[in-house]
Amino acid sequence: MSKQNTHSLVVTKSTLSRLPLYYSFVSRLQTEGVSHVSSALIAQHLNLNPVLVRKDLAGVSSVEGKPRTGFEVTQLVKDISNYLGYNKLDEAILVGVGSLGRILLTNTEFENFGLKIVVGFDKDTNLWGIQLGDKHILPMEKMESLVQRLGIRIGIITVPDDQAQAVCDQMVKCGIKAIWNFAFVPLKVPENILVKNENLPSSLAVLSHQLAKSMASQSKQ
Amino acid sequence: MSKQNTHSLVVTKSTLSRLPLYYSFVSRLQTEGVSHVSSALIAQHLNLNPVLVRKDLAGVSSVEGKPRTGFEVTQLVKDISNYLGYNKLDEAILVGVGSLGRILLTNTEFENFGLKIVVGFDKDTNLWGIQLGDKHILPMEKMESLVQRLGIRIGIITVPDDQAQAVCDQMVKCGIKAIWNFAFVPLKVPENILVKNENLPSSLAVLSHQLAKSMASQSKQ
DNA sequence: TAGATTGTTAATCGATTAACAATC
DNA sequence: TAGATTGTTAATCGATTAACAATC
Repeated sequence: MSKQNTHSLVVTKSTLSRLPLYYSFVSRLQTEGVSHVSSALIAQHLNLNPVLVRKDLAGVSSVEGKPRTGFEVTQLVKDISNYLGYNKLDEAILVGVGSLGRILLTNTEFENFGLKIVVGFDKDTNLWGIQLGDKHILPMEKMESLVQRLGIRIGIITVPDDQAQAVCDQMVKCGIKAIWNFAFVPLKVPENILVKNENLPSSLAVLSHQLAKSMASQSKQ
Repeated sequence: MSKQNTHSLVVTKSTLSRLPLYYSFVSRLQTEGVSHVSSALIAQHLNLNPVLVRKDLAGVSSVEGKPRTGFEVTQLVKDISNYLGYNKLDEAILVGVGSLGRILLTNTEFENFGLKIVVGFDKDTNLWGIQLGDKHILPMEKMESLVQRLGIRIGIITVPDDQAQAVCDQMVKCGIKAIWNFAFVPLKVPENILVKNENLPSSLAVLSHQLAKSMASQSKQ
């Protein structure tokens, strides 16, 4: 009997960001033929608290873990995959076919994580009509009709910083609902539009500051 | 009189990740010749709470903001830049000169954020000796002597997932203290080594799940 | 049975926001 | 002066961890 997931409320943003890590580890166990896994093992592998892992899994697993034996690996892989929508692909467009855009466009890896980038857009006329992998590059003017025809809701921005807002505006006008932004600028969007920023300078600031602190504390002793 | 920054404790990880955003906005104001800025304006631009901005700035600014006039732009740029170490470059090595590695290696943008990647390593013999921008590519065996000679403490991992742990181990052996990891695998490191993971699947999970939720709630009405 | 492991309730911790007095 | 804006203290919110009873 599959458990009714009544409290899906407990799956927060931070839980959500850990789920792909669980998925990756547990599906590796699956290919290795391991049948069960405990929260303690997952936690140890990902450097997390076992209680946290159990709470996270409680929110997505259709079956409870069993005392003494832990979680059934095959079921867990299915449940996480299901929860994250890894089985049904979300389609996306990408705008800005520079070096980063090319990587994202040609890397089919994302299809394992539920995202299929179907086409790239660029304002550079030289790129129009060419193919990267099996992805076509189209002029910006084609965006609206394509997005509407395919009902695409996700847009990826990989243009230079100073063009990001204009591209964002165009995406919103075309009907895009969620934007994955690789430019280092805050985007202004209407309330109902989602934005996820990928901010390397922010990551770097955290890392290098931690480093400076740890060096200081070590030289102090 | 410069304020003694006694409570630098208040600068948390999340504050740290917002500082580059403040910096980017405020230094743009500076180039535009704006002399003062209020926490409200910064907050509005970045979609944050003004109180949060004031608290963040209190932790890094050498001078208090003035009621009615706000913060002096030039001073603020200096202070944030100083706090984040954007004036003195941290040197780093990069391992894995694939498509992503190339981008990071050739993008001098990071030097504005205090990081200078000095050299790339790869196990592919065809890459040895070539230059990308002004960065040489060296064989892995040269890592230890170079890291030690230059006293480098930051390593960037851009190899395929299944090689990341081995590269990480080698970095640690060479004396690297902080690792910026672009592979989607958890790295095992000794206690005193810092790791910052750049996890696209985690970001994606958050975005696409929010999207699914928002679509569901809209169709419900 | 005994003990490993679960799920849940309560406590703690940390970050954000609200309230407000101070002041240019 | 009046009012915009600051910095700080207290309240709230959210996420993690500790404690513990339940159970295979």
